Amino acid sequence: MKKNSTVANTDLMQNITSLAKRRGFIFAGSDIYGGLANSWDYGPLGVELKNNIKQEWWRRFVQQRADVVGIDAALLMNPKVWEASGHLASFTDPLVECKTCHARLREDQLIDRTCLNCKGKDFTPTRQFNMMLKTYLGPSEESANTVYFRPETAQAMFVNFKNILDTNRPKLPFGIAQQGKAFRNEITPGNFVFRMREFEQMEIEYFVKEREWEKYFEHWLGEMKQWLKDLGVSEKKLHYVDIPDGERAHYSKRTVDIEYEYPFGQKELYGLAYRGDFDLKNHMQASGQDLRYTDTETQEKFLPHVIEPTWGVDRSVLVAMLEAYHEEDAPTAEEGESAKRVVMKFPAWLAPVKVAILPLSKKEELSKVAKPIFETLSKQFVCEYDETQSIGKRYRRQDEIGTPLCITVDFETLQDNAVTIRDRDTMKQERILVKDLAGEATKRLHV
RNA sequence: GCGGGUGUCGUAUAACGGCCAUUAUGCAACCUUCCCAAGGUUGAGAAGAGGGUUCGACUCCCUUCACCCGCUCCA
Repeated sequence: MKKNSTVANTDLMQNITSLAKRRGFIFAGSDIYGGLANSWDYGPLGVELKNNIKQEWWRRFVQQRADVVGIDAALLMNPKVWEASGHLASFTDPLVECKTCHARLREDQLIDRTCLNCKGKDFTPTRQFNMMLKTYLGPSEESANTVYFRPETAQAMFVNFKNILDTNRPKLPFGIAQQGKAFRNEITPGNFVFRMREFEQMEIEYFVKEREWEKYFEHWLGEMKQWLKDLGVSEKKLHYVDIPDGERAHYSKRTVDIEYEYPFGQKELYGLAYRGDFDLKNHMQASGQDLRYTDTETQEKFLPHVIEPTWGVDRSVLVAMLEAYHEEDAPTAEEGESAKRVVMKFPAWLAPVKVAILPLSKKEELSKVAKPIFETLSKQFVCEYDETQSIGKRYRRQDEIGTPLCITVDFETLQDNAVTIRDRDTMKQERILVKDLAGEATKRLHV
């Protein structure tokens, strides 16, 4: 089900891309050399935002859970992994293009060599599209081994399953989690950071007894919903799409796509799949290793089944930015005038900068007080110190990058040891004592 | 990869085969005890890249790169 993009939606996407560049969230990759297709670099604010997402995820799903452990595996894996997982076969599609309507079609799905789209019969020669990024391990190409960059992080969890069993003594149900880069030669990349050839994932392989899979499927669906809520994503733009029989991978009894209404259409954001014992079975067979789990009570040996929740990091950043973006009418210093205020209303935990310290002027008397405030608070929060231009301009600057709190040091501070603390969303100001600042900020930022 | 469109200071834009390439905003510095993009002065900053046509190219042509819109992609 595709939604039509409205003009406003197109504008929103442009605004986000432009703001990302202007304020240092995301830049075009290799910019000064004219770029490199579909590569994007995270700037100073973008990396904070992205790290906040990754850190919160890690805290929540690994550190705060007794039943999940983390790993960080190599990007390059033995090619046998990809043979066993099916990626080498299924990521290589024989494609042809219809010369009449330019539709791209899987050659093996053509009936009587007729275009499914326009009934044309004239096709370009068959081309093999391997989605996996190939490289060579060894000093010279000729003699070296061909290896592939991982197209997903998931296989590393299966490949390390035995190691985890042997070293961590886990009991079912338990999960292995990983965050990291993955690489795919996408046919149709694009839409900013939505689909890139190099991207970052957060995945959990959660191992359960077969008969319990539905229970834990629901559990992870609930966890993912809660996560999205905490990311600030509005429920009404989310769609939980149950993939029907026939469209699911053959080994999966249930798959839910979590889709989001992007400005360019409703498309996938996260995924949740029940993978059965497909992966472990394949790796057991291919490697010849015994990957079975031994039940602690019955001593029965069996392959656990897998629930796989998976999150896209870059898509999380994109969605967080889309949801946070607000334009408001705001009063200006001019009587009766109003101007557009751009505010990124990130949830406080997500904001790249938490507190801005703004001395009212550059006068040394003020910086003597303001600098120590910055030094104290920045031990706890990401802070910014800004003393250029008028105070109103600086508020707007902080609004545009989503800083929840601004602290203004003025000349009264020298007398009363108090400062103004200003809230991003309400623009309300309150005067509080300098010594209470750390506590007040902690309270307001819910950290 | 294919088809269509686009490419000018950080961002958004204007005009032009020939003056030092507009304008706004942002940015920097200074002045102003300045609390919601205030005012003043000053300053830095651009034709994606390469080639061709021409006395002269940002402008016309070619190549290339990138982005946007479409084509079974699921993070």
